[in-house]
Amino acid sequence: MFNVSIRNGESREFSEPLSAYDALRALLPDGTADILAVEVNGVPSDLRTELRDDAVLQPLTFEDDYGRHAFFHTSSHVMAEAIMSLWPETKFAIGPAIDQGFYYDIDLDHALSEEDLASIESRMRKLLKKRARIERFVLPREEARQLMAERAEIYKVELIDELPEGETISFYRQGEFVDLCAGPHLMNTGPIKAVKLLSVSGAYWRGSEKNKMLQRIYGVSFPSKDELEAHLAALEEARARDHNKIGRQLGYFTTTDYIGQGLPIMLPKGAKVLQILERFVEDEEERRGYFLTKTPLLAKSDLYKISGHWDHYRDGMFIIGDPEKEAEEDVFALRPMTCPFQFQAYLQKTRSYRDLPLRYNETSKLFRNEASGEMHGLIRIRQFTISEAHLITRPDQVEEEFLGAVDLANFMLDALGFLEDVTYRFSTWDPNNRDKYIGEAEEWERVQDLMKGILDKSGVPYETTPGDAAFYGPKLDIQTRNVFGKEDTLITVQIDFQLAQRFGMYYTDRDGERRHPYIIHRTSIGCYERTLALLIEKYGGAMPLWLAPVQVRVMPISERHVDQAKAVEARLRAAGLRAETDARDEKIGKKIKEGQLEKIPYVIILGDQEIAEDKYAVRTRSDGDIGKMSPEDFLARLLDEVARRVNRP
RNA sequence: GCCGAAGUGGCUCAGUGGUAGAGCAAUUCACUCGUAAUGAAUAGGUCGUGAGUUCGACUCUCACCUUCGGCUCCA
Repeated sequence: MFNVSIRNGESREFSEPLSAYDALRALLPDGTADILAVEVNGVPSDLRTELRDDAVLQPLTFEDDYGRHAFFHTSSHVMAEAIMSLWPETKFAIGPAIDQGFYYDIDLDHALSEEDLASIESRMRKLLKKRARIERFVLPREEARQLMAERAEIYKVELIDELPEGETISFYRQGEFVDLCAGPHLMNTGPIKAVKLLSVSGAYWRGSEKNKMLQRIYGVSFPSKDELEAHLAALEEARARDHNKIGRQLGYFTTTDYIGQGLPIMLPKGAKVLQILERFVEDEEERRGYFLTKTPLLAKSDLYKISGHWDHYRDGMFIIGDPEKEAEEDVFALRPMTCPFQFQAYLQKTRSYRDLPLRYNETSKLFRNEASGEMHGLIRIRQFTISEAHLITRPDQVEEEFLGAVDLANFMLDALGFLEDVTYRFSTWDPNNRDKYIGEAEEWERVQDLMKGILDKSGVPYETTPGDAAFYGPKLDIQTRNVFGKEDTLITVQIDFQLAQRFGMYYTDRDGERRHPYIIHRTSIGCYERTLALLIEKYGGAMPLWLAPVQVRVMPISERHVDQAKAVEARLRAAGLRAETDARDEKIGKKIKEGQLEKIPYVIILGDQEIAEDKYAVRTRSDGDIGKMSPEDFLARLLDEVARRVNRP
């Protein structure tokens, strides 16, 4: 006999092993319709998990990550079944659940079109009406291999062959469709009431560009049509904030074919926001004990040979000159990173332990020759500006300096209103891919342990992703998502134990010994262009007042008020506000409409009444007409809002 | 770089083999205006670029450039 209970609920004794699903059915009189998966003693599990001993169960629904995961995963199998019935020759690769839905990678010669997605979708709806049962079964390796080989599922056979010894090889079947799969899955397809296929694109088999390109179909599904529609509306709403669209519309930046891909032109509005951010960052860094450097944008290949960029980063660099003729003439490269340049500043004289930590910051232009398909608006570009710094420290200072860099990063995120939107990622090396990195394995492990210790102490909630380290050391990456849900690194803090050795950087310690310092590479606000893109997306182009390129627009009612309007503009400018006058010979309604569409934070209407009373009639972009106020009150209000860096749109 | 989609006046878009259109914007004129578009007129395009097919190409084919989504990569 063993006892099974629901957390905070019923319990019951059982004498025979049974599935978690059957136990839930016995324990829950109201039914199990919403239950998609289950936690067994705290471990998220498939509903088919067999119970033999005492267990506490917690049902999981669409509200729970793991429950939703099972729901999406089953949805991807239904999609695969629909594809198989339409194109029986399809070979299936992998079809996982993701945070926002699911996808399946398939190998099919016919290139799928939008219409094909619609027909797959309608076939899925037919299949879903059957509410098919989903069965799980386990096979020994040879039989599993044989089953998939019979069906010519070459990718599944490859997956089976690579499963480690002793791994359970499970399959799930619904109707005619059988898939190699670790689960979890729903008990049947009944709960899936609404489905939408979103896009089709290419994806390499096993994520390697050396392999065949498959077709990846993304979809999303819900327990009700209403939820699907709400989700699609939210997606559309997010896309309406796409910086690449409204950033151009609002005149932040543009591009031209003559200059080239990934090389945006920052127009006055975009350039102004970047300048505000750069000054803000440089001032804050100075306050925190940094020394500003200005180093060259290019260097001879010699420098990059020492740093390791020549061997580990050359594909990403713009090279000037012919490497074939290097014996006769110098070869230069535009810098992809600032580190080796600032190291030359350190090397300019002998350093004492008393000089450390030494903090060099620089608003750095960098150049990276991204592959042509990589560029995206201001988020991935070939020339960008980064809030870079290198903290050169003694071993006993690494922790404090690292925490200081994280604190500065969080200060910046807070100032921009991003603190709630980011996730923290501990990017470590991949010991199975040694060629990507410089240095010895023991050093990597030692520094990663050191960094993990600091991270744990910092209280930063992080996830570890192996394989994402820089070639010279592990990183803490602070990640954001754009309006398409794509993740990018905003800020990074890295510990480097390699380059000081390569560049012969030393300090003379208290005991007279020469020792290599540690180097922390870090950004404080990340890449300015990317940060601008994320600001535009977060605020829908309505920049908070302290960042707005135009803070106030003065609108004279008619031509005879223009001189007064210009006087008001001059007064605002003298107080340090970015103001302009709309002196066009247009009706006030039109000026207001255009000011609103341009998302100008404050607008002053100036006519006979205002001039007579010495008051401003004020509109805000969020609340419209807020009535008249004295010039003094208006200035005080705006200067306070700027000083406090209020982040409302 | 790879897979798929797209490129028509400054912007948003219509135009499926007979040689290009609308709205907004621009310019000029009139109106001197009170909280989201005053009216009229004018001007502006070798239809991304280059080849090819055709009597004839914005329209069909190919290559390249650029843009969008995804993959790989990455701040």
